[in-house]
Amino acid sequence: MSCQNKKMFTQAEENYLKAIYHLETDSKKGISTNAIAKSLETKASSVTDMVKKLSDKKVVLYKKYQGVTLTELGLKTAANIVRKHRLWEVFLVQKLNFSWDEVHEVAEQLEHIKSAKLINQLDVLLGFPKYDPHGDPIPDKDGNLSKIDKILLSTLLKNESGVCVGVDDSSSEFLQFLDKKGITLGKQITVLEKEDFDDS
Amino acid sequence: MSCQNKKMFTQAEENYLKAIYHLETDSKKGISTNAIAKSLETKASSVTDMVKKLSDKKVVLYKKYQGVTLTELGLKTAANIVRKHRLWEVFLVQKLNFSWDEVHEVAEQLEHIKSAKLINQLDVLLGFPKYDPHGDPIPDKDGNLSKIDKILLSTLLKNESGVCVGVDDSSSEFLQFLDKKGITLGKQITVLEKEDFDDS
DNA sequence: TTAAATTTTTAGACTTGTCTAAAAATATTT
DNA sequence: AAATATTTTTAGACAAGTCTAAAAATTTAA
Repeated sequence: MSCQNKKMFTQAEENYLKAIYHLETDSKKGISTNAIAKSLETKASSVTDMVKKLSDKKVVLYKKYQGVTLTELGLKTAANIVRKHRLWEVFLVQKLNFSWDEVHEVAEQLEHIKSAKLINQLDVLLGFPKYDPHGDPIPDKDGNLSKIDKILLSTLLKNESGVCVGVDDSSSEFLQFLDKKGITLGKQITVLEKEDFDDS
Repeated sequence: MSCQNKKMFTQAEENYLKAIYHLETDSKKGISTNAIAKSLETKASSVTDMVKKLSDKKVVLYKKYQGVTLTELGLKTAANIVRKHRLWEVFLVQKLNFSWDEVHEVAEQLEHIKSAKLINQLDVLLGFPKYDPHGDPIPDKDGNLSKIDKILLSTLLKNESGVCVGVDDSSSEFLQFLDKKGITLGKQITVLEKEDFDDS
């Protein structure tokens, strides 16, 4: 009824696609079985099995011992999962009072919910956000990322200011530290004085 | 990390608990294998297998050939799933512009998301609703249902008025009919004139 | 109260996704 | 370039959840 044309993937398949997607964006080379296994905390043999399935479904290119690359279809599919993950993160922070360090685990579940209308309307409700609470860009429906460049807060000089779109270090401690300082997303920040030990 | 004490259930287990819960509320006797199979569109043999697992987990009482009943724990667990289902339905209608007849399929997925904070905050966001978009009561955190009685719109006399809390017939056609008439939940309704053929 | 019909359970098989252990391929070192 | 180390794949096993087909229990009917 709801899925004649659009291919459906299991949660496991979606998790593999997402992992490969993330590995591809910061490597650009073919992704190794081991790299995927490490990022998913699974065994290399499991990755080999799954990668064959994904290859059958035309979302990755795979040659034995050669690693994998996402196909055009795989890239769009993965970007869509990331889109959902990040939109849900924004929702949790903006609408449900979650803090930056609490959203990931729940978004990992919510990203697998299947409903185009759900995610489109969520986008509307949230005002079409371009970044998630960690400052990572939210892919649009076609998988394209906003290209506005981010700069590091620590590179800002004293009394310079900018808009906070995200953070690199997403450890709980750091996020809570920022919270205490009142630094939230989209907020205009002015550097008053630098803390010595780490240029913060 | 997030689950030391609280027992966790698979989606399949949750679906069985929910089915048994619904069957119990309109039968009150021990629920038969076949009844569960019918309501879940599965085979009786599958039900037998699962019911044994649920019995091991202390959420149902089960004696061979005797049917099942929810235990206290099972009842609470099931009510909690129903609570989540119905809160999500309210969310979809109130915040994401879904119509009454579109929410069920998506809520079936969302009800399995695991996060106490998520559901508590959702409750806050929605203003602690007592009924879902179909007028079914939303169990509270302990599984108790609101006892305010509902009356049928067709029993209201001309020019009497009341608050619409739900509908009995949840077929798409009927829901869309009500939509066209501008009848929505929580809305004050006054009966202006009765349509003859069905007292609507 | 036997016989027939129905319901429920068992037994065995299949799928998905995982694992371990061992074999095969690739990469690194000397 | 041969030996060693690493990575990847294969082979076989397991758990969850489902199915079919057949056996056992219960219910209904005559």
